[in-house]
Amino acid sequence: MDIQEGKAKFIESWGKMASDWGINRTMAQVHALLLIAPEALTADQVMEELDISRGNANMNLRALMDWGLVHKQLKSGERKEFFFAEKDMWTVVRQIIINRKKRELEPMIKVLDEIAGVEANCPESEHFCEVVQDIRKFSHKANQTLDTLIKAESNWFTNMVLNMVR
Amino acid sequence: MDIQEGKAKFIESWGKMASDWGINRTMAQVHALLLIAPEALTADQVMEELDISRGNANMNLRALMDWGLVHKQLKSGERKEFFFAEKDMWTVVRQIIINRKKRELEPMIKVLDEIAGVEANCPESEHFCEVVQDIRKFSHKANQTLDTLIKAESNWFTNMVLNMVR
DNA sequence: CATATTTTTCAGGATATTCTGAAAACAAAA
DNA sequence: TTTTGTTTTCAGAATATCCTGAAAAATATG
Repeated sequence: MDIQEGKAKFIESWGKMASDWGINRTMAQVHALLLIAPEALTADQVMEELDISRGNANMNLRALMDWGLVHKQLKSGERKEFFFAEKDMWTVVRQIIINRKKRELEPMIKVLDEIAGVEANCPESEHFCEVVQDIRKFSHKANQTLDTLIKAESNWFTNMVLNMVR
Repeated sequence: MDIQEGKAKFIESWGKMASDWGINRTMAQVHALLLIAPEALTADQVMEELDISRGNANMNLRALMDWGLVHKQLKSGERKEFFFAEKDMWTVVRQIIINRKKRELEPMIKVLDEIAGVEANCPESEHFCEVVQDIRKFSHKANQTLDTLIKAESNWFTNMVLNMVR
């Protein structure tokens, strides 16, 4: 396998996986492209490589910066902006956890806390409250674990893995 | 808050969260409905409660059974099939991990393993191989961890959480 | 076997998401 | 200030995803 084929496969696969996880496919492909680029790229280079429009490139580069996965680099003497990806996998995963936790888990927990106020006064509502309480407790625990995980050292995950596997 | 409002909020919220995670919104709503139902429901009841078509209900009930989150119950003397959801949160999460791992993580790992064969003979390909190797190692570790997690007792997660938080 | 009931399928329609490209806004250089 | 180069915006087009409903298949009952 040569480098071109490898790059194409990686970008395609990264995009496929991301879209399975509810993340825009093109956004993930831009991310993949920047991950494997040895140097920071301009928006034009991204457009060129992935064959996408200027608007699309701009939108997804901004989204990636919102997620904290891509950063701008300003080169002196150059008008254009350059973009590069965070390459450390632990940092990448951590950023994703931070974002998804805030955008998805926490709103769900808020709703569960509200719902916990339903009075259990019939078989249906009793069962309802029971299930909601279980999920609520589980979610709170997961949320705390993720907080700890986020604050942990970059080798936390690796250490945990080694401890579990051995 | 009364039981009807609570149910509606829960179903809506569960569906919203799922769609953020790349899971069909209606599938998650059917799942939510069955989670809070004290008894197994028929396809007709699901159609009625969520105001969806027969085809849609059937499709999503089958998908939920594929995921191992919902099961059929056959009542003697009844022609219709009844459906109920697995209620233990640990089992629910485990089933989701099993499925997503197989459908998404493992194919990605397969591609990464293939790509690892690219020869590093120029700055670009060297950097490419380096990044791919990092992701590959990380993914293999994650995969092993998930295997261990899947085999673990139902209180593994809870125990881990407690250990981390305290 | 014939009939009644229930489940499954799937083509076409509805909806949601993503993308394009040109214009506007912005910013540096002349 | 004007010109030139760059980024951002966004309405409409393109695409992907999901849903419907009726017909076909499957299954039970008389």
